[in-house]
Amino acid sequence: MAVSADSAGQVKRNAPGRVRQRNRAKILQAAEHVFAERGYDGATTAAIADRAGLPKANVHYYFGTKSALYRAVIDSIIELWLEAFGDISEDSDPAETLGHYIRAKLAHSRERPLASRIFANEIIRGAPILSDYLKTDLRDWVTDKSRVLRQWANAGKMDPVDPAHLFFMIWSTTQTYADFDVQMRAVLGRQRLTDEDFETAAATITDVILKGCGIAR
Amino acid sequence: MAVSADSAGQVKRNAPGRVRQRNRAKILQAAEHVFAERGYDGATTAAIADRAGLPKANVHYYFGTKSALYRAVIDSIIELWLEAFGDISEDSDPAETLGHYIRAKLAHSRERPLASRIFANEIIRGAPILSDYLKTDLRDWVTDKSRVLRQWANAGKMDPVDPAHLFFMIWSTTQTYADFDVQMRAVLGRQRLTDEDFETAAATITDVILKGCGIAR
DNA sequence: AAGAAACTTGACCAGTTGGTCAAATTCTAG
DNA sequence: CTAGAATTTGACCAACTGGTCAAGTTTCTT
Repeated sequence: MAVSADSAGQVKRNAPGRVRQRNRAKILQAAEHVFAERGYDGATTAAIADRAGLPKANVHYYFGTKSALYRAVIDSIIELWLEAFGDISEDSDPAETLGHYIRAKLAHSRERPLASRIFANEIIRGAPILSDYLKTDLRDWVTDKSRVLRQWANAGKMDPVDPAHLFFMIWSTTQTYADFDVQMRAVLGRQRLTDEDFETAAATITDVILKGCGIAR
Repeated sequence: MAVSADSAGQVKRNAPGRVRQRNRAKILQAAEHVFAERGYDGATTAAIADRAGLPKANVHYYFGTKSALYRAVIDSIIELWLEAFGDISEDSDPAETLGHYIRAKLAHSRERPLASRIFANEIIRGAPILSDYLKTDLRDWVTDKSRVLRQWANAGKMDPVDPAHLFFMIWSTTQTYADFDVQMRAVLGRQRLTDEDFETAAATITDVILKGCGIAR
């Protein structure tokens, strides 16, 4: 995508393609909202267009079909996902590394709950779009990091916990704060989850998992 | 619901109402499948009728509207949920009680994945139907059991872990095996999760959480 | 047995949905 | 400035959806 930008990364007022870029961005953002709130089938292109402040025909002009738009949204989410994965290498300190990873995942749930919900919906639906990604990139990542965890265990830095299932634990405990937000709010009696709630969550998850894996801090 | 049944609980061949009972059951089962696979908006009454082997008009004859049918499905799921909650009282042994609770939840994810997925979908959608249940029954349950966990902590039987967030951990780590089944299968490279997979999952979750809470076994 | 109640079902309908299109307008490059 | 490309948009459409209905069939009650 050829986009003109000045040194500060701002899009130039009169750069060619700026309309395209702005409208695509507006639509993608609107689509993220609507897909997250209503699911793929529940989302209508009309609702997305409304939220983007554009006529429906415009949405189709930029993305063709609803399914293509959904794909574009999913793609941008996966890009985020991969960034957030961060580094876990054998040289680093287990407590610090895993602690950091857990907090990063939780922060992501808080900052991008829509992305998390769309991802969750996609997986529950059987991952029609993401199944390739799961079987390749994600699987490789887990295989890779599992090696590190096993080395830590061999070095006596942690218990020999099954690495894949441990990652499942970390993913689920952190994602649940985005996907099941309503449930947590209902149980905790909150209108919105507060800073303290997230701090308690982070502390609880980190403490339990690190101690549970026999990782000294 | 007045249903005639013999001493073994079997519905009598010629008991009045047996047609109604059988068809309602067929439709509910079909609806559970379709709602779990496609979500509320994605599910069509025609698809549900097809799966139940009945004409669409028949579905409407028994349940009126799609939304009423959805409600009926949700109700039957919540009934299950409440049963599965089991007993957690201060006299019981923490390790045994929590261990049992975790295994029961995981078994439920394995045996009734459709129910779990419908529940997840409902919560992600903002719990339009279940929000009352979350704010009353579920919240009360957590409040009640939190007292027990605090007593265990005071008695030195476990660390003073935040009870609500601990329950969130247990729920998410066990439910993820139903809701995110595709993801686990992709990562583990399985066509289906095996007995061993579930045993490893149960062991990992139980070990990490119990040890992480400082519960001796 | 026979009338009443419950059930079955194909045909039908109005509203919604994703998607198209052509005419009008705005940009952009030379 | 101007021709061609890109964008905008209201009107439109075929397919599908949840839901209805009336006429027939089966089951139940007495």
